[in-house]
Amino acid sequence: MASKPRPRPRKGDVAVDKAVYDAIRRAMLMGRLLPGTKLREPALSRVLNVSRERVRKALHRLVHEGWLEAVPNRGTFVPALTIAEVREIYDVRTMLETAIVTRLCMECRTASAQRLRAHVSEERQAVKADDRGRLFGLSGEFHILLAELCGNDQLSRLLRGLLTRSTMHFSLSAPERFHNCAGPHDHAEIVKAILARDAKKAAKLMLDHLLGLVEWQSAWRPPPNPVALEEAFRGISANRPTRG
Amino acid sequence: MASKPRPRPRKGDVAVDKAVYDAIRRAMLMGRLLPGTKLREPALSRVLNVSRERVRKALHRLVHEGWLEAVPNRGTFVPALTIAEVREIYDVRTMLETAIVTRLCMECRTASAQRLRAHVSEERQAVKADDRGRLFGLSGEFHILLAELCGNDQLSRLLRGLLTRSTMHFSLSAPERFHNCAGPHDHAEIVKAILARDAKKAAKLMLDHLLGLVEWQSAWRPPPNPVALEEAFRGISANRPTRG
DNA sequence: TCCTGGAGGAATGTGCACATTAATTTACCA
DNA sequence: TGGTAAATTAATGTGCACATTCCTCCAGGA
Repeated sequence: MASKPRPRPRKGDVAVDKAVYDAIRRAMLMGRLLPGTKLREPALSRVLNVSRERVRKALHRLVHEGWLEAVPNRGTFVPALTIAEVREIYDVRTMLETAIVTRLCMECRTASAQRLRAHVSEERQAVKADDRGRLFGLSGEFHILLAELCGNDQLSRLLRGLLTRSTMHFSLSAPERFHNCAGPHDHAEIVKAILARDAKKAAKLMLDHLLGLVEWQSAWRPPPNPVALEEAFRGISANRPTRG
Repeated sequence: MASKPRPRPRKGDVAVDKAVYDAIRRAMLMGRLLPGTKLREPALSRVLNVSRERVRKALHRLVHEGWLEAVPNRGTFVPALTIAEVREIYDVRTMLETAIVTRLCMECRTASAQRLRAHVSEERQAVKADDRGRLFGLSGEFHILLAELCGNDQLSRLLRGLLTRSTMHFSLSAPERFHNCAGPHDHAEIVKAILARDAKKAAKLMLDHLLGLVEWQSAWRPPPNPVALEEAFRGISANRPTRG
């Protein structure tokens, strides 16, 4: 689809920026960059094969979005979120997401019900197939889906940011441990409560679900081993297969 | 010390950046920049007497924070939020702030009660003195105060962003109209409910308060008159008396 | 008179070179 | 031998110049 209907054929600028941004983000999500790692601009420029200014711009954006931390005249680092900060983020998520499920109980259309059922079904299939990577992605998208069903773009964007930040510090090298999470079961229960229009039960289930997640994450502590940037970005390129 | 007024800045880098950022933000808050205004980098560089790169950095930061909108290869503009977007932002605020007052009813310490009473008292004094500028600031700070009393930094920062974005599009040239707002009275009622530990009433009062605000704002429409940048930044300098 | 196409100019975006700052190593002295 | 200070090196930050893109204005034709 979309062979090349773009009116501006000579514009790979913003695409390159996004590619660099995505490359660094992917490295973090894949657990290649552990907390405390320093992201040197020349090294990234060399590894990703782009100019240093592009790297700088991507780093600044990532810093602003909370993925990285910058110290003036010192450099940019992968943040080491404390347990307290993770709890705070989950606390905000609890406020928003209990309100979300409550609202969905009030005004749940048939199309929304369809999408919720489909998502639960997908998660169930992923569990059966023991596809942990897919299950990891689906578990996050479930919370995004709930926000999107409210039809509020601001809410969706806000929750998306909270979700990435709350799962970042542990999702890094933990995907392989994801098999024991009670996520899919909890999600199915929440959907059942929403479809039954039981607002109180849905809110309580969401509260317990998030409390369980934060407790589980708090118990896990990332190893403090530094990693060389060249190895961290092995197989990750900014000039990835051209895709809009 | 750096007491060199020469056009060759030596060491106040981050301070200069913040000054430029604050200057643009102040111009917006003062209503000098109406929605749709284009912020040209050369003009800002000349008016604020700083290099264009500094202006670019400040603009990028303001864009990331939602104060401005950027169109690639086109420029940076003061956003014209639609009524629907304002309603969405207030919807998210409702979710968060009803949860906030509910929580404050649960765990309200004496120190918190003290600060709440003091704030209400300040607002009352501002009303008596007919100090609309001060009242405008206090009205916003009330909601920030509630978030801060929860002791959650993430929550405070998030709500601060939502508040600036929700009040931006109208606060610009409307401070002089602020006399008829029911804000102070609503705030006092909310505080009374919190101190009485009446969670349901506090949440309901907050809900009605925010609904009233969004209705009041939706009825008002900013005039679409463009303004010259030189006039907008009259009296606003980036080399302000150094103060963090 | 209105529409269209092209040329001129201004604004945005980017690479590059240099200044400044922090970290590391080395040399010197107690 | 250990500690301190200076020097070297590498990384960050910034100003500058140029390339690219977009807007505007004007001329020509239907």
